Amino acid sequence: MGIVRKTKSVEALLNEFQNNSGAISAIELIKRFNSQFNKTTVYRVLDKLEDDGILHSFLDIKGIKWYAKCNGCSANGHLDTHPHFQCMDCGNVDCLPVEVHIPKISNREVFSSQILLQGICNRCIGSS
Amino acid sequence: MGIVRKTKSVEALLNEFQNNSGAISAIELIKRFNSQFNKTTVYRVLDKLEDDGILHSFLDIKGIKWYAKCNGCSANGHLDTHPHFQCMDCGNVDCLPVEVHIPKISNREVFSSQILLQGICNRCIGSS
DNA sequence: AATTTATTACAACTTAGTTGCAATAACAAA
DNA sequence: TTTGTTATTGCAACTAAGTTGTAATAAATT
Ligand SMILES: [Mn+2]
Ligand SMILES: [Mn+2]
Ligand SMILES: [Zn+2]
Ligand SMILES: [Zn+2]
Repeated sequence: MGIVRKTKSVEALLNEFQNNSGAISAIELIKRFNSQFNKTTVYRVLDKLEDDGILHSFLDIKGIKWYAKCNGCSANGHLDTHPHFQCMDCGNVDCLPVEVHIPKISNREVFSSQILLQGICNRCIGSS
Repeated sequence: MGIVRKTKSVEALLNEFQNNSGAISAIELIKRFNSQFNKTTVYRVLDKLEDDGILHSFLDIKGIKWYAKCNGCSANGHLDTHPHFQCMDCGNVDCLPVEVHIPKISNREVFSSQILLQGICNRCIGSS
């Protein structure tokens, strides 16, 4: 089940993603709202926002969970699949609005793909 | 540092990958060798085999660590990067010997990519 | 056989996330 | 506005995967 009541934690988390174009890790959100909400609440609200097709989640190279805004998804399903990029320098993570073509894989039926790219972001290239 | 001494745990783990074409999770290996080696030993030996370019590792959709044989890698570096496939039915994981082309990403320098595909493997398609 | 030191087992720890449950607060109905 | 229903929350306890420190052990060299 998704969000039913517009509680303070829901509004605060939605607002946080409104003011942020990139992805945010669950851990970072727990830190940010440390004084206002319990970590369990943060995890549970994020989970519901994902159910509703408002946020999507993925794991980074360390297995840490990140969330980012969806685009054109709903409770019926997450449609906008795309790769994610993590800067090895600053650690920031972004959604990449590009298509990656997956070739036909023999002997298997592929339903979804998780793609995580690593490298250096523009801001970190400058500050060498 | 990689492997220096051919100990029993090193031989047992190497042997396990010899007899297995797919990937094996660290957790599964710890279970298999539960009566013979401590889990710390398993983790440390796997780590060294990866340093030596004999095995490579990656995380699955749950953030669990998997290992598989390398092909043409060495202590100087892991060269054979490729996608991995996890069957949503049986949970088996394989290395996919295919090239996935990553398009140029603007404003970022991409160094590496982790690609995890999910779907149904051949054996599981049959048993519907 | 003696020596050196890489490797191991063990226990304790860390980190990220989950679960059960009583107290609280949305929000609809009266 | 007050009341009643129940979704949501905070808290504490727990789980799972992996890491760390260290004394004992066992490869491999002399
Ligand atoms: Mn995204
Ligand atoms: Mn592989
Ligand atoms: Zn950066
Ligand atoms: Zn299968």
